[in-house]
Amino acid sequence: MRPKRPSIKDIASRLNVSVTTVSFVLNGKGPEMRISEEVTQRVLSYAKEVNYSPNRLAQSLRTGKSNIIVFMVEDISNPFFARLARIIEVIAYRKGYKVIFCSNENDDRHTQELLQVFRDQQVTGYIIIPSAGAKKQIQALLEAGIPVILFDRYFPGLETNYVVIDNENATYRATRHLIGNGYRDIGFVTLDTSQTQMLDRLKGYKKAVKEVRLKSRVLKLPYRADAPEGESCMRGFFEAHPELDAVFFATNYLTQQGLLVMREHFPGKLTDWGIMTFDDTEFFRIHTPSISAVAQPLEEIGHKLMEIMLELLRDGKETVHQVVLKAELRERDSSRPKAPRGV
Amino acid sequence: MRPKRPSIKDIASRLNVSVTTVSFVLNGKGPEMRISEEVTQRVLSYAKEVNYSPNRLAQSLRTGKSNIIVFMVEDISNPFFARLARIIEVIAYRKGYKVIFCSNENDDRHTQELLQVFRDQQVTGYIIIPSAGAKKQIQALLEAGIPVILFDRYFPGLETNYVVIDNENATYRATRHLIGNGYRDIGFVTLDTSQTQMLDRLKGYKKAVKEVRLKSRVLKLPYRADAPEGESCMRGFFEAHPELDAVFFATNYLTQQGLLVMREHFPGKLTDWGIMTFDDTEFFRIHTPSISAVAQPLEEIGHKLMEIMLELLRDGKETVHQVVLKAELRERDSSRPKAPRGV
DNA sequence: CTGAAAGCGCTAACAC
DNA sequence: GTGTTAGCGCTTTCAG
Repeated sequence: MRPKRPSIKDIASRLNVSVTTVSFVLNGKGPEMRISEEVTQRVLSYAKEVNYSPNRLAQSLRTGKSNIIVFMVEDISNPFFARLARIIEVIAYRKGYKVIFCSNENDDRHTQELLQVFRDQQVTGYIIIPSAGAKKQIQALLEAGIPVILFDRYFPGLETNYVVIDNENATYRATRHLIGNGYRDIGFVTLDTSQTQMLDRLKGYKKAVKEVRLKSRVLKLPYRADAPEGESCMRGFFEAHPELDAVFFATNYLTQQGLLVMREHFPGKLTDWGIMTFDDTEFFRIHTPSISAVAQPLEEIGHKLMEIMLELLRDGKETVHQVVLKAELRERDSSRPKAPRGV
Repeated sequence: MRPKRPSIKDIASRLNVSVTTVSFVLNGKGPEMRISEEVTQRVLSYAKEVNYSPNRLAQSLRTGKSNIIVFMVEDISNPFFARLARIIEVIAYRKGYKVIFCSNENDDRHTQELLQVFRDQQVTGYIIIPSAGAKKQIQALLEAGIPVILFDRYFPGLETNYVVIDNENATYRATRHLIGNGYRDIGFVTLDTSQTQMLDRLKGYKKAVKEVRLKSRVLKLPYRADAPEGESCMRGFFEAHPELDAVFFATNYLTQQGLLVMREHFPGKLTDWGIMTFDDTEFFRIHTPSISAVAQPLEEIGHKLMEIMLELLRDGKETVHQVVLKAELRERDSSRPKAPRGV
């Protein structure tokens, strides 16, 4: 490593051939360019001998492509995103792409700044959970002909590739499951936002309770609330609705907050209530009681995302891929039928 | 974005100055090079007008520096690493660096391959949790004069920068805490590995139990065991040692596995036993019972890592930084004194 | 004070 | 079949 890494030029001069020849051989264009078998072999073996590996920067500078895929989520420390990141990473590396992860904190300005940075890096493709107001930036990328895939949510008016799950139906089914197990007053805790995935979840819940003529009780937490604030809101909600016998949290971190609130202020409800969460984590499986969850098919999402990305990179954007996957309901202790309370 | 981005050349020709002048001005070397105030202003304002931003690739190619920092951990989906990643990311971006995360799966070959890829990218600096046999590769980086900081563990013989915590003392104190609360038969569940951090944790445990003449009962799980295997080992261990009244898990994922095993096969022990874990997560706080944990100071580790990294990037490696931070014991329900069992 | 020019390592059109 | 050469966009030495 000390003696500076060999370049194509070094190889060429050492072998008394031109850089072109070397470049062609190394890029597998030997046959195409009808480089003699003998030269090809010499180049190849010498390259291996000196452990040649191309300078990707120079390559990228020249070709305008960096083979870097950006994976932008709200917060990489959310286990849901972290696990997905891992899946994507594995596939991408196998295909010779690198992945840069980053968190946009669901903030438009932050998204904007990050995209700016990446533009400078000639990033090859983007997989993005867009913040609410990022539509314009996404559009800019699309117009520049750069592969973009949204996931988790999308912009209804925008013709882009995306991979999402059927939030409405999944929530609907989970709510019906609660109802089927005897719960009659189901609270729904969500965020006050207009993002598609959250709206759809709310819709699914409402549809289910309406169908069986139950009351809908929704708590919309202020969107950018910090944890303590969210917790006191929930506490107020639970106190104001002593009639509740179940609660459905619309995201995994809401559930975490909610469980904490219940544990501290309403310990009895932890076992009395039906509890359902959206987005499964190891945590919910081990919790006592174990928490029933709507689980997004992480592996499938990751594979689908990369499948589309690779196709886009290969063929350019011929067709728009809009994929809606099904989520899985994982029934656990927290939603089993409880002893009747005489409702 | 459509009309190709402006380059220095474009600016120069538009303003009838040379690229050199523009480059100097844009890099803040105007004063140093005594570029006239007037030209400086013209360049600056025009650059802003066309929203100029340098092509980082070209810059990197020229300078040999990419401003990319690699953050390599065992598994980015481990919440401990994910949260740390987040902290590092924030600091790095603020300083104009990008961060590439990746997971080496604690595997030497994988580490090797990744480092190879990054070498091609002229990565500026590395923050690494090394896999057991990565000493040679780390050494190669050091010899090439590339900033490297290890964390979580280190190689005893190798003079490198690292940030770790005082594993032995932390484990010692946590074990003493259990003992102080009346537990007398404390099992220690760890991995069969020679990595420093795990050895130190074991040492701390042994020191504590020896001091008060208790028996040491250690389960070393096969290093690369998959989850089911680990679980059955633990189950066997618990069954073979009915005298245990507490258990100390040496990593967060061992704890997760352990809790699952207890929940399924020894539900009573979940509340009867004292439980202690290494590495805190949200999860342990919310679990019932809440799990006492030795918490690594994530913020501090992240800041320290970046502080050292920035210094290395600025000054080159003048001194070697070896930082040992203190961990915090978070006492929760799982380690409170239990009703006496008549030991 | 400013400009010309070399060159980072690679690709690819073009020439022989 | 193979070589020459012109850049990609930028930094920096050297000359004025």
